[in-house]
Amino acid sequence: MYKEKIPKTTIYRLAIYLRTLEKISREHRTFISSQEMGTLCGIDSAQVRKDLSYFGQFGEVGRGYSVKNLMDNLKKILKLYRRRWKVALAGVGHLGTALLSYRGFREAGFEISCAFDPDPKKIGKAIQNAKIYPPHRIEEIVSKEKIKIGIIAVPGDFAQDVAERMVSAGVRALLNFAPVRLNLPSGITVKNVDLSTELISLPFYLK
Amino acid sequence: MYKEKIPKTTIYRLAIYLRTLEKISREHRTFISSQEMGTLCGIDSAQVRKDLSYFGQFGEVGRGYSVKNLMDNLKKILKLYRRRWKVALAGVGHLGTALLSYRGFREAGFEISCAFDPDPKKIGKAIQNAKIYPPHRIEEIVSKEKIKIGIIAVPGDFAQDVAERMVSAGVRALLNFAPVRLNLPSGITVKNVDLSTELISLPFYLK
DNA sequence: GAATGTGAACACATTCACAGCT
DNA sequence: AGCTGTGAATGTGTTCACATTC
Repeated sequence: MYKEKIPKTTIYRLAIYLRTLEKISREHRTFISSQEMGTLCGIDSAQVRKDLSYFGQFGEVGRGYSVKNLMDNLKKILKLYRRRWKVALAGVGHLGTALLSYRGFREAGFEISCAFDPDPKKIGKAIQNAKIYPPHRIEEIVSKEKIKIGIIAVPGDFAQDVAERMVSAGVRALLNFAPVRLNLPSGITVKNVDLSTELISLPFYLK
Repeated sequence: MYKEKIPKTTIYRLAIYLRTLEKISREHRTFISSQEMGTLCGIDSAQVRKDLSYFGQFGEVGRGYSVKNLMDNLKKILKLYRRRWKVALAGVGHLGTALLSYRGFREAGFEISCAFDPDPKKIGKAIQNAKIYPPHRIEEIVSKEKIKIGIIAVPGDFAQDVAERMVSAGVRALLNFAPVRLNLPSGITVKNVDLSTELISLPFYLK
């Protein structure tokens, strides 16, 4: 797709730049230098320029980057330009509920449009825009709604099963909060967000 | 502290190995090879050996690693051996509540022992073992309880302020869920867990 | 003068491959 | 025979430094 190989870390940083640009834009600024972007994001300015250079030449020499122009370009690169993504959520426990009401997702162009949980008290209800279904309907609903992105927020023991069913229904990318390694066909993108592992590694750095 | 420089990624993986060992141990297995550990964790077996070799020689040639022995050693390295860490939580919204009831933390040896939130309906209550206080008492409680680890689960606008107050009260390491860069003195360890950024980067990999 | 874009140099992390031990 | 521990080789990502453009 692109000439050079793109570091995974670059993609992650593009999302950070986009958020910073949105903030800058609300302050009615029209230009920003790689220098300033770097300071705001806690990233080296050469890294900012290098990241952007993988995808094209968006800057104006001597002036920096047009805020509006760069925002549009980043949205295009990240496949967020004038489109919203529907997302399926598995697990409406504490974490799942937190994710359902998380503003950041909506603002970034994502909408959790359906959720799955075995609890009869939850099934049939709706939180935000998401109607809650029993897990056995994952295949049916996900494929009907043509959902490509899933979030796993179920206990570890159920994660593999739920993930497989989402994938068989057409999901191609997963955000996984369960503390297990998902074993899925290559071609499926999995991002693990492992809350305890992150916390566990903190004491090592103390003192 | 250690002769060689330890990759940050290694520390993160040690926490994964520890979790796998706990599972293995529940199955009453006594030895595990780097090979099998690798398969279970989705990590190359040479990587497993290299990670462990930074800290000593824990294996038995021809046999692999004693599950119990390696668990103890990893706990010592990660500063989790026969001790529990008290943690302060800022923000008892949906996410904060999810974190308070998250089993993984307890099991790993962490205990959220106090929480802070401005909502008068929440102040004075307790969730799990955490009593909820108003934010202006952060300095008082955190220093009295000698807490070294904090979790930030407040909206972005308040994160910097809350983080500074925790740090001034003695906190040395932070797990930050707010989508902002925290500006703190060097020596303070910050791990950012940015939920929307993780989700935002998924569509890039689709198709 | 100010800031981009980018090869080249560097730093960091992973994987190979095998000597050496049990 | 099986598996660790590790130097060497490779791969990946970051930073430098500067020619170039406005």
